[in-house]
Amino acid sequence: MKEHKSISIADQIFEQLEHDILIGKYQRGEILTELKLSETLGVSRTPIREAIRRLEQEHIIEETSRGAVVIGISKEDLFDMYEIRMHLEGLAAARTARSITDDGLSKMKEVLDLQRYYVDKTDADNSDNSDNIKNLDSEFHRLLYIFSGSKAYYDTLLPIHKKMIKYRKASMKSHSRARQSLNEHEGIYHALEHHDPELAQKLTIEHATRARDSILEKEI
Amino acid sequence: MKEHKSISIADQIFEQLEHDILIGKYQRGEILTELKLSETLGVSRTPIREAIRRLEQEHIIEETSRGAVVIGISKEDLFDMYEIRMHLEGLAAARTARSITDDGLSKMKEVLDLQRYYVDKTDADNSDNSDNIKNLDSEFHRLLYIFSGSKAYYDTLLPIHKKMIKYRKASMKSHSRARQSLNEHEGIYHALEHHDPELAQKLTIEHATRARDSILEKEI
DNA sequence: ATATGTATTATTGTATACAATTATACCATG
DNA sequence: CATGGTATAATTGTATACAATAATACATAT
Repeated sequence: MKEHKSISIADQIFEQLEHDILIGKYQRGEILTELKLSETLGVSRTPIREAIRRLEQEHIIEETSRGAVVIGISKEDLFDMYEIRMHLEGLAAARTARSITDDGLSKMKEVLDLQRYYVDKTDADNSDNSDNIKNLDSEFHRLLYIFSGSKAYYDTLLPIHKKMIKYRKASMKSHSRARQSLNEHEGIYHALEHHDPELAQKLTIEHATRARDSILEKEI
Repeated sequence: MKEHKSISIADQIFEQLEHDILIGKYQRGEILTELKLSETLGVSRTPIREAIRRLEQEHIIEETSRGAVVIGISKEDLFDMYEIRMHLEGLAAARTARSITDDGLSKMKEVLDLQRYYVDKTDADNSDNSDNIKNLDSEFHRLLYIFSGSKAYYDTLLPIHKKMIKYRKASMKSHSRARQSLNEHEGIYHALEHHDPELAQKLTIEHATRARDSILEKEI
């Protein structure tokens, strides 16, 4: 599914730290020191420093003389990020509807089918598939950005989407929202399939709006 | 003017490389190897690697097994980035108009006055102040983003604005455009001063639109 | 000639040693 | 008790050595 080029330790650490910060395992204000991470993770400081530089560049940590301070994502950030998505993601979807290939469509379909599988499974046996559903949800959006064919939209939207993970995770715990989200994705997919930019745009904006409202009513 | 915390060699190298890539000194496809940079810049590989990690995170270079390949910013990217700015920057300006303080206003005024100084100087003695003007132009936008009070808008818009440098630089070589741009900035500033979100938004969108058109007609 | 295997080289990846800086604790002094 | 200064410790910053990997060149066999 992904390119396979022997992911380095530094990259692994970056992804792990990024994930842990974005899901809130490390709280805002917490200080990460290189030595401590080095001991905890069992690697030298070099790859850790490189990971930290990248996190710093993403503005989710901040360097100080006493270590790297976790910034994380606040609810105000979340609100603003939804506003931004509501203004951009529809445009990206319209582009995707124009330019997506059959190959792209089948990749998105695959993700949707899996997402459908897990949602139905939860309906059937009441098991908790929220983590899988959340990841597939992310992947759907990532593909939507990629197949827009625009590096600028991809580079702008993906980081925003990634930074929402903590809140989307919470949102997906509500299975009714998970099911609704999937339905919306399927609607967007059909618009893409019919290469209907206006519809894709409209549905995507609605999707972002509902996602925001669903989170906001939860997070008061 | 800026926080002074003994900027490290790694940071300096990052800024220099970022600048050199974004102004096109390193062309798309060019390969930067750590050893070569290390010899050229007279430092060890460690700070260079850290700079490269950050550039990689910005998606302006790409790591391969043969070195870091320069990606840079294409004209298609530029077009998309303007589209994004046209949809977001007005919203940011409206927020700034709502929340900016007198202190923030005076900081922006200072930048505008300097920009006015250089524009008038060029009018008077025909000297080339385009680099100064371009930098002040950037600083105006940076302050506009900062005083929006939104980390999300800042983090989204600033990288986009930075990545346009090569093209804005070319645009500012036309003194009539430089003068017009300044006039537009002053208009936006007055809207901020009067805490008029609607006007600030409208003028900012117009500003982005004109900037785009000015560049596009040049770059055919 | 083409393909294949192997040695060589170029390059990145990681660990470690040391330097520089900053924060902290503690003591002395008024 | 407050203040300042000095030693100590904690932490980051940089250089360097070595390991791992990937690319290249070249020779050999078919």
